[in-house]
This record gives sequence, C-alpha cells and structure tokens, in this order.
Amino acid sequence: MPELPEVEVVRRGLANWVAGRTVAGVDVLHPRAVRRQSAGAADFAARLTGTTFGAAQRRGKYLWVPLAGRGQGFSMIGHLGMSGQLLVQDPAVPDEKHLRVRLRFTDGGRELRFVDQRTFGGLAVEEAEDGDPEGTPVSIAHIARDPLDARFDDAVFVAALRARRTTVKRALLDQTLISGVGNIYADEALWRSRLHYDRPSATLTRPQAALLLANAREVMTAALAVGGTSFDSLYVNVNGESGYFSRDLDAYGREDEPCRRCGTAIRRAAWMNRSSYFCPRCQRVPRVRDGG
DNA sequence: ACGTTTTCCTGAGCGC
DNA sequence: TGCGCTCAGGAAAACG
Repeated sequence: MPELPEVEVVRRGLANWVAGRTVAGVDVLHPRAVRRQSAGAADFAARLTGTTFGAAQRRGKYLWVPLAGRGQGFSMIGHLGMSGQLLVQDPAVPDEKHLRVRLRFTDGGRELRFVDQRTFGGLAVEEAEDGDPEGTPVSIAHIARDPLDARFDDAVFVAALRARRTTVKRALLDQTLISGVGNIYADEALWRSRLHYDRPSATLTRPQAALLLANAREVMTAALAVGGTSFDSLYVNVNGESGYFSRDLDAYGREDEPCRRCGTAIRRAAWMNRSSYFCPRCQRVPRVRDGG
C-alpha cells in the first residue's frame, strides 16, 4: 500500500523518465480513474494533450507534475490510493489487466500508464497555486506538509497533536495534521514509540509527541532508502520493481510473531474497519484513573 | 466547528 | 466447482 516512501519512489521515477516530455495523446480506459476531473475524461485528455511535463513534486501521498507550454498554470495531480501504479512502459508491452489511463509522448518513447486494480486512486489536471514555481495544485492546500519536507514545523505538529480530542493513531492518519503516514507506518511509528494506538492524543507529553514524530520520520526514511514496502505486486516503482522494507517491519503484518524488543506475540486488533498491529506488552493504554 | 462513520472498489483466500 | 463472506484501506462526503 503506497504511503509516503512508496509515493516518493514513484515521484523520483517520474522525475527521471517523463520530465521535459510533451504529451501526444491520452487514452482514458476507465472514467473512475479521472473522477477528480469535474468536466470529465474528455476534458482531462484535452488539457494534457500538447503540454510539456515539468519536475514531479510530492506532498504526503499526493504527487503532481507541473505543466508547461499550453498547460502553463496547471498540474497533473495523482494519487495512488491503495493499488495505483504509474508505470513507464514500452508501447509494445501489452496492456495491463487494470490499465486505466495511458499517456503517449511526442518522442514516441516509453508511455506513462496508470494501472489501478481497486480504483481508489486517480489522475486529474488541476489549477496550480498562483505563481507557485512548484505548481502545487490548489485542491491540496488542506493537506499538511509531510515530515520529510524541510518546511514541516515540528513544534506546530506537537502542539496540534496534543490539542486534538482524539486518539493517537487517528491523529497520525489525519492528513491535515501530518501527511504521508498510512496504516503501515502509523503502526511502525507507534511500536517504536511504545505507544498504544488508542492512547488519547491529548495525554501525550511534549517529549512523547516529539518522539512519535521522530520515529515516524525515521521509519519512513529507512523505508525510502530500500525502495519502500511491498507485500505483493500492488506496489511497484515506475519500472515495475518492488521495494524491500517489508522484511524490516516490526509490527505491521506480524500477528503472532515475537516482538523484536520483548518477545511477546504481536497482536492484531480490529480498528476502524482495518487492523492495528501492536505489542501488548510494550504498547499499553495507560489505565484511566477514576474520579477519586 | 469538530470528530466520527460511511462509502467507494476488486481480487485473494477461505469455509462449506 | 462455485457461492458467499471477509479482508485489504486512503480520503472525501455525510453524519451527529
């Protein structure tokens, strides 16, 4: 499942393979893949055709490519959802089963393909913030910066986390508070911080909140260094290759396996229609003292 | 206004 | 063999 490190790997692939190339044509094979485009698939194709791609950017799990030439002032935004892939593929390679969008280039070289089994992801051409050299799409203004962004403000995050009336894992997954963290890296950051997912965020001390942030940053940096986390063929880089971080996970997906700190069996709990993996010994919810 | 729940989607895996 | 069920989960809309 693509979270920050996986999306960053894809962003780098786009920067390497499609920057400076001009779009010759667009095939939308599934309208749901461009549902963010309010005027529809034909509008998506028309807005891209003839534009030149700039350097790919990323915020959290969103990525985008600023457009130049006749697309000036707009960006192509993408989100991989759960199973989205952006592949740079030789035109001779047969269509993937779940190919949703194809972009062909004027140089006749490798095309860009958006492949997505579950169709939670998508592409769109959107207006960029006025005068922003990075072409940040207006529609993601509400997404917080991510912890690998030089402009992420640690002190603001720590204060906001402690001000929230919610639980700590919900807060980690709230992209308006901190972006890029999904279920896998949330569980990993909590494990490293010895915090239970249902811990009320307002009960964290300032050092605990700072440690949680540092651990989230650290685990995502480590994952990025080895190409991200892959469990199956659903997450790959633009060349179709998997990452290797899954072997280094300490909590996620390790139900019944021994905690690498204390040996206690890792537990999986149903949580918000998904799963939370945690060590029942290292990560306890502090008992709420009753009234007295 | 804010926090919580629902909704979207498809394929793998499993019990019967 | 096939059917129905559960699970995977990001983010925005809908809800309270």
